[in-house]
Amino acid sequence: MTAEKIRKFALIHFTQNGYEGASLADISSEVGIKKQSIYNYFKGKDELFLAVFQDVAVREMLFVEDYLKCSSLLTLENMLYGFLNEYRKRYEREDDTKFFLRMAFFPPGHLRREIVDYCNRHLDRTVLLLESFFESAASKGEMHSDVSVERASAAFTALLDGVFVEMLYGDMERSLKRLDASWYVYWRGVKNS
Amino acid sequence: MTAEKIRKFALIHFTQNGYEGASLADISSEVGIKKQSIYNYFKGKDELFLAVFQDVAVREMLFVEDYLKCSSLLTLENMLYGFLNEYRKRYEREDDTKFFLRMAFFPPGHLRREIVDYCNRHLDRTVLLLESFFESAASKGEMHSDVSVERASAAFTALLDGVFVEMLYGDMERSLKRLDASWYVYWRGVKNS
DNA sequence: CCACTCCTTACGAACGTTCGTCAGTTTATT
DNA sequence: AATAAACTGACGAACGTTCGTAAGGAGTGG
Repeated sequence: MTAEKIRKFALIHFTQNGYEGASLADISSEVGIKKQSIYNYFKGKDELFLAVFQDVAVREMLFVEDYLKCSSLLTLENMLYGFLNEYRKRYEREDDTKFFLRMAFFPPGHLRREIVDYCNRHLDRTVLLLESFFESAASKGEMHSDVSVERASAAFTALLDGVFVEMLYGDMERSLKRLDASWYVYWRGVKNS
Repeated sequence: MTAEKIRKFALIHFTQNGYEGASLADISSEVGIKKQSIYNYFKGKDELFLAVFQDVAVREMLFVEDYLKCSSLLTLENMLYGFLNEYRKRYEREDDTKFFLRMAFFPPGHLRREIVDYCNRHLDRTVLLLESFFESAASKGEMHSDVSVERASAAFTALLDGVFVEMLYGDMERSLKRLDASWYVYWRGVKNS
């Protein structure tokens, strides 16, 4: 119970202030305990951080897998556009994605390799899942034959990252506008006819 | 001279470790002085940071303005693609863009408002400059009439951010692949005929 | 029902280290 | 001699971490 609360507030503080900027004192005071008590549940700051990171990474992957599972019957157009919007909603609802992006882009120096490796595997798996959808959509003639599967999926993940980035700024109006524009142009470039 | 060296190494450390993660001791030791000597040139860490931020922001805007000035005669296609590639090269060459992105996305808490305001003005100005190019390109029939100027420029800036993000990961091979794919799909969606 | 032990969980106090910062002094340059 | 720039030394504050201990609950034996 307490361990869960620690994880929860640690996520918030790591997301907001980064690894170095988040202090165990701040985290524990939100939980309602002293910083020393954290050591009853975690060996130190690093272990707490990595536990939070692990949690987030698992949930992040689960979200992708669940969405793709539920949307396997949709057309490519509806599936991709839905994916963008579901991810956007999730981004607004949870700190997970923001945390994950922050640590993927700017990991704490002494945990860099560990985190980068994990993120690369995460990214590879996501691309793999997506590409199989593009593959089957291409065979159904939903994509223009001038656009290869690799290009379409690579451009889509880049689009997704671009949307994330815009949301990091926090300006919701602008990010919605960009999502709309990006998707409009993207689909014009990919669709058949 | 010394002040310039301090700025230079401060930029490197702030870029690599963030505001909280970069210590005056580390910065000064690279310069070859003690950390207290920094106070001969800057009132404190905040002033040093803001000076570096200011430098970077100015250079960043200058780069955009210069490129657009030199490329005003090109076709939209060549201008935009060149812009992507020049920015990518600059990103590899300098720490400026990486620093700017890091601080725009995750500013130190107590300087947040100042930085966010500055970045918003920066972004507004960039979009303004770009839109005038799209405007004139549209009137020359270089863009498809189904794609509005706002959409095309919003999608392009999102594309640019997506490329930046990919470069933050550091995997150059993957980011080149994504740049190619993003641009290919984007231009298919925007071009006339 | 009581007394005893065991285990968990929280805390106060303190650790050593690093942080940014200030004051005073020496060195070097003009 | 004067001025700027580097130094030494020290400061309080905050950091993550460790230690010993006290409070409370669970389970056991008398």
